Amino acid sequence: MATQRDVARAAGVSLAVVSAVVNGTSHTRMKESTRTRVLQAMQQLNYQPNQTARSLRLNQTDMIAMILNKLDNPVYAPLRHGVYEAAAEHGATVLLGDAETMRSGSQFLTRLLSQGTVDGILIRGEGLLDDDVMAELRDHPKPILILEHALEHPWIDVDDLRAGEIATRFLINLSHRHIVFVGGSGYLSQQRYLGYQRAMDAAGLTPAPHLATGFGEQAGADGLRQTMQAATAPTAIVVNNIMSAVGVLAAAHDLGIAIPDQLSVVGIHDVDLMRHLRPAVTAVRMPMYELGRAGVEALYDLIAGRPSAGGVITDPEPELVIRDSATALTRVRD
Amino acid sequence: MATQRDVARAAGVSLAVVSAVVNGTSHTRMKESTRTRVLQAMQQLNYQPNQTARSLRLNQTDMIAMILNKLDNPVYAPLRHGVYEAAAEHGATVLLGDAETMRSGSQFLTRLLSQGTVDGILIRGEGLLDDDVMAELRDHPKPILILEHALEHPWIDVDDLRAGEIATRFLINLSHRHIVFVGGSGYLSQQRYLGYQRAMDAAGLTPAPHLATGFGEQAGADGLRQTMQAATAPTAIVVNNIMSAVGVLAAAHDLGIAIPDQLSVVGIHDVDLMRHLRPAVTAVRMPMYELGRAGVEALYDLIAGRPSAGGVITDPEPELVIRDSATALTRVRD
DNA sequence: CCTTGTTGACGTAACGTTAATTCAAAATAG
DNA sequence: CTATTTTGAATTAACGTTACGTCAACAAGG
Repeated sequence: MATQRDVARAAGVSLAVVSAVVNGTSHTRMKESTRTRVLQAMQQLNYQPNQTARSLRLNQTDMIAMILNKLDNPVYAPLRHGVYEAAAEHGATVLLGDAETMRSGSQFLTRLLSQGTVDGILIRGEGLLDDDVMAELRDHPKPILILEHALEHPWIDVDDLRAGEIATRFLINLSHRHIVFVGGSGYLSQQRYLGYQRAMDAAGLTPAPHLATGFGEQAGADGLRQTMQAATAPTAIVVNNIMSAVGVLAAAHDLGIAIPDQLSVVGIHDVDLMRHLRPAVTAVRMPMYELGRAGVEALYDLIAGRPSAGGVITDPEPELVIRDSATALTRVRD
Repeated sequence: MATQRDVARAAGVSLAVVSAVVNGTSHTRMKESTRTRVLQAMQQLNYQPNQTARSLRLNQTDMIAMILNKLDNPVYAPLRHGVYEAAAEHGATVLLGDAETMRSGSQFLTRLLSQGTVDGILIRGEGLLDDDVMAELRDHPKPILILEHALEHPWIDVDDLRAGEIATRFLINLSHRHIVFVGGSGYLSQQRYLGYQRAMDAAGLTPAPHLATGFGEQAGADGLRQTMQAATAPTAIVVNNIMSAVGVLAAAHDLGIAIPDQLSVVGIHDVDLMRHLRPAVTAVRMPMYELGRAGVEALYDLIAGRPSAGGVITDPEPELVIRDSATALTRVRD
């Protein structure tokens, strides 16, 4: 392929001029006529800049990495969109990695650790990145931003506590008194549970212990089964993770529990799929798209050495999306 | 950060030796003692190779791009896994792009088109990449492999026709006579419909016209509603795309149609979610993981200038995953 | 003893860019 | 008409690697 040297030769100018035309540099000035001559030569030779040479020279790759603990989780789709969009606005491309492929010594990690791969790193891992990996990343020369609560790095996250509170308060307002919180594990889920607790306390209700059955569909099914074995069955549940709601629906169906008539369900996080389930699932939408955008902005602040905004995003707030899986309690059961 | 030069200075050797140690080059030989001395210096200085400089020198980035028309589609999850895994085995990292962000002039495309970004490109677009973009990609210096049927590029794909046939034959074997094919659009869906046709013909049944309502949940719901408006309602349907099955289930629920008792449903493609729906959806699993791996291998054949395997993957075959959404027809309805 | 081969390393020219420096010619000022 | 500034461009030194070519020192073979 043609290089700047070829273009320079074809246009009868020096390398410097071609570079100036490509980058619009003001330092090297030129007549408009030479500029168009260079432009023509570029077109004729189908010149494409060499990104690698550029990166080497500038010590900047215009690429950022985003590592997710579970790329497949549909909850991350809007996060990814936000990140891709904001990155593009910064002229950058996103290198997407799954935490699963980030074991110590893995291809992806080795790549990240080497110099000149990315300008910065975004991580959302829910603690899935083991200490070895974090230690290796610690003395990475480029900035790292964590998209969840973190101790040793700059971080930014959505308001999980608030989400738990919103979901719970909604159920309380529907006259439910016996509400349980099901699913999840780790800091993030604890926050949501804390929000649940807070709402329960505020209403003078006693919160049930956290049934931390984990993530995914099965976790929801397991959680519901455990819950229903208790002496007094709840009339409503807050599901820690939206995908677990699918499992809750399935288990309820298998146990012959009618939703929402016998049991109201509210999930935290929202995905398009929930609209299409029967019953359609009421959920608390988290501003994941906004988190993605804010994350990229904060990362570029770090890259530029500017002070970077961090902490919990309180605006926009988590937003209740009311569908059919939760209904007002008419008949008190205990 | 430390460079090879720093390491060389620290170890009291030349640059060439350090490079040889890093790459295990045989041309430049050295005593074991100097090798370990260099290794120690590398460790002490926390030397990390500069990927950019390496890429420039070798004209090879150890990175491949994969462009999907809808990154969010869970059907692509195993494809992505296959690609990531096989790429890692080739020492490469994957740059994931969504066809949505691949409009002409977009950040991602510009990046791809410039030299020295990737060693090769994998595309699965279902025709979503417009002609402009394809034209721009056409004279890309690096190999491009299409992960579906293509005319102007090397391609490789799963056996969609066979999948349609398998789904339909299964329903026929369950004594269904009145079977319709719903959803999809484009070449790929036509192939599946063709398989449906073939199975119907083989059984002496008359195939219904293709209700090409598109992809996604809504497409399934729309398809079912249209189908049910017909004079003689079918007893079974083949759903072109698995996510549309979710919509079919929802619409059936809304219309008061019991699945599988009144209507049997088989979807093409399989995702984990289907196990967790009620009824759990019977589906034809496509070897997407294998397609991902095969795609990467074929791409690396192209990169190496070797002859590359292409065409339809017939081994493994699409595989029927029997769950609860299809059942034998006991009572003939028309 | 000289020749040839082997070991262990060093020097250096690229790869394609960018940006600082330099410089001739033209334009303007005095 | 000379002195100074501005314009328009050319030269060149990096950026960090890799791989080719070279070469001294030493060993082995005749």
